[in-house]
This record gives sequence, C-alpha cells and structure tokens, in this order.
Amino acid sequence: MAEQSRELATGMESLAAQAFEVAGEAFNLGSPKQLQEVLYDKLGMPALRKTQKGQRSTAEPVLQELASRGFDLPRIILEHRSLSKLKSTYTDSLPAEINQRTGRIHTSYNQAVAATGRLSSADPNLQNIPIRTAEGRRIRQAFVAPPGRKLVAADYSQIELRIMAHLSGDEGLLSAFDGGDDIHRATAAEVFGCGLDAVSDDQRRSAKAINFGLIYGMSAFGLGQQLGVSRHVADEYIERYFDRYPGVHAYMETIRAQAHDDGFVETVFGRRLYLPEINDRNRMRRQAAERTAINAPMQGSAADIIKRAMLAVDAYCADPGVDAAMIMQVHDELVLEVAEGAEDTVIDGVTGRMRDAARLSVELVVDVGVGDNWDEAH
DNA sequence: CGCCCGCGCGCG
DNA sequence: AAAGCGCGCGCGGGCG
Repeated sequence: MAEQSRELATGMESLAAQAFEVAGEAFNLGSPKQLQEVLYDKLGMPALRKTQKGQRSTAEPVLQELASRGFDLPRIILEHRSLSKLKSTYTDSLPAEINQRTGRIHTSYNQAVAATGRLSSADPNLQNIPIRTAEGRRIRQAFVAPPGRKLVAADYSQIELRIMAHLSGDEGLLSAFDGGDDIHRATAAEVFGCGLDAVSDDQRRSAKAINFGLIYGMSAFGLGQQLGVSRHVADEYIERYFDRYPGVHAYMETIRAQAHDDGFVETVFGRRLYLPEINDRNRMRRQAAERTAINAPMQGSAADIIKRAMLAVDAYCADPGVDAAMIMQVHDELVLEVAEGAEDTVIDGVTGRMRDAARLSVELVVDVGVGDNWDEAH
C-alpha cells in the first residue's frame, strides 16, 4: 500500500504540472472553488450545470462533457481526481485501520441505517473497495487470505432484475431468465428488434443502462444523458421496452398506485418501507418518493434474501467439519475464508444455501470465484 | 481546534 | 425546474 501511495502521488504531481501548463498558473486541483475560477473565469469554459447551492458544478459528468468538447484541463482534473480518490480513501487510510492484535482490518456492519434494509459498512467501509479500474483493482489485491487459506467470493447474478421478473410476473423476462440468457443481450434483442447473436456491444451497453435505469425509476431524460442520445431516442427505447415487457410496465404502474394509496411499499417478504412524501404537494419530493417506491421492493427484497442466506451460511460454517468463515458482505456478495483443499466442498455448501435462500418464480443464480486475494476471487 | 456542511466519488 | 436507487468518507471551506 505504501508503494502504491507513492506511485499515486507521483502521478498526481505530474498531472498538477500539466494543469499548471494549461492554466498558466499553479492551483490546488482539489479545491472546487479554485477550479471553478480557472475553468469558468480564467479559461472561459461554459458552466454546464449548477450545484444544489448554485455553484458552477465541476462534477464528473460536467468535466467529461467539457473534455469531449476538446478542452484539455477537464481531462487532467478527472485523472487527478481518480488518483487522489484512491490515495486518500484507500491506500493512505486503510493501513491505519489494521488492528494491532489481529493484524486484520475489521469493519462494522450497521443493520438499521439503510432505508431499504441493506446492511451498511463503516469504520472503515469495506463495501466500496475499488474494482472497476485496473488501478483500483490493485487495491483489492491487497485483501489476501492467510497462508493455507483461500478467499471465496460468491455473488448473486442479476438479483434485482430477477426480483423484478418475480414481482411483475412478466412472461418475457421470466422466460429470458429461465433460458439462462444473458439478460442485457436478451433485452437488447427485444428493444432493437434483432436476433440474440446480432446484438452489437453498443446495443448491449444500451440495454444494460435501460435495465438498471428501470430498477431506479429513471426518466427518458436520465437515460438519454447516460447513453449520450437525445431524450426523444431514449423515449423510444423505453417505449419499445415496455412494449416487449408489458408485465414490467403494469408492475411499475401498480406499485406507484399502491404507494400512493397505502403510503408504503413492501418487499417479497412483506417488510415495509414507508414513504411519507409520496403524496407531498411539492412535485419534486413526490417524484423522488415514487422512484423510491419503484426501487425499494427490488433493493429491499435482495437485502432480505442475502440476510436469509447469511443465516444459513453462518450455520453451515459453524459445523465443526467445515473449515470456513464468512468474513464480508457486499450487498449481493458474500466473501469467505476457506481452508485450502476444502474450496470445492465449501463452494457447494455456500452457493446451495444462497440459491435456496428464497423461492421465487425465477431461479437464483450464484457466481463464485476462488483466489489468494479478493480480486482473484472475482 | 473541533465540528458541520456541500461536493464529489468509491461501491452495489 | 428537475430529470437514477442505496450507502460512507475525504477534502475544502466556513463557523464558533
């Protein structure tokens, strides 16, 4: 970690020097205020978005857009940000969290924080360890199994979409999961009207954004932004989607109506999330509550299911014949430390219990990996 | 100096 | 006017 911190620092210095060249002056790249002055006052770039408090935003999507318009500095700032995020949040901080007695990092899981029923992890948060970039994965590689043991990571595949299929009963979605299809590819084939084999990478990417967007209650505007297409085109995607999966459309309408009538929504197991602002006079608050109403049954049911799985897996690990321990939970993933040689048996035991944690009208599928470190186990 | 807020961004 | 759900944390900046 120390070596990585130094590498990140070197990268940040080089980017600061580049910023100096472009801007004609040195400034603190981490200071939004100074960055605003350089970008919008000194270099005269258009302020594309304001923050909640009326400041000219320097958030990632804004800088992305400026970079795509040919400005150099935003790209440098974005690179600097990602390095600085990794350094301050992870490589500088995590070593200080090592417990002197155990030689390990121990997190705390909060059971009564997240409104949807998820666990949250704090002091330190081990549910946001990087994975999406190569640089970030190097941090994940620092989470290692002790000698003679392996890490096993088991995660639910597309659990929220499967719950949507279950809750909506939509024929098309159910049969896509039954057939074991790549769900984003299947969605792309439906929305773009082609065969599964004819789906392009770009179409699959769009379909993935549509699938996630639906879970979050996203609008055509938001989808368009994300995909870099017009609102009109995004609208057509959504229309096609609901045309192909009418059960999903009906479910969205039903859950909205229920939320307005009852003031709460429920998970598959009947756990409630109350929505006090669902009938608010303020439209923005009302719409935010509607998005929560759409998302909460899926996110919340997934949380219920993995908690049930954790009880079963914990009981399994308590068996004296099983040399394994459940050490982390990351929303749809369980991480175990397992004795070398016992991997195959434990993987069977754990994935079986995760699969059986709930009986939905679609199968629950669990992907699993083994390795000497957390990155390898994926 | 400690505390709090807004912003920005890491993860699912 | 706003426009995607749920978290936790580091930083800059302002305050008492």
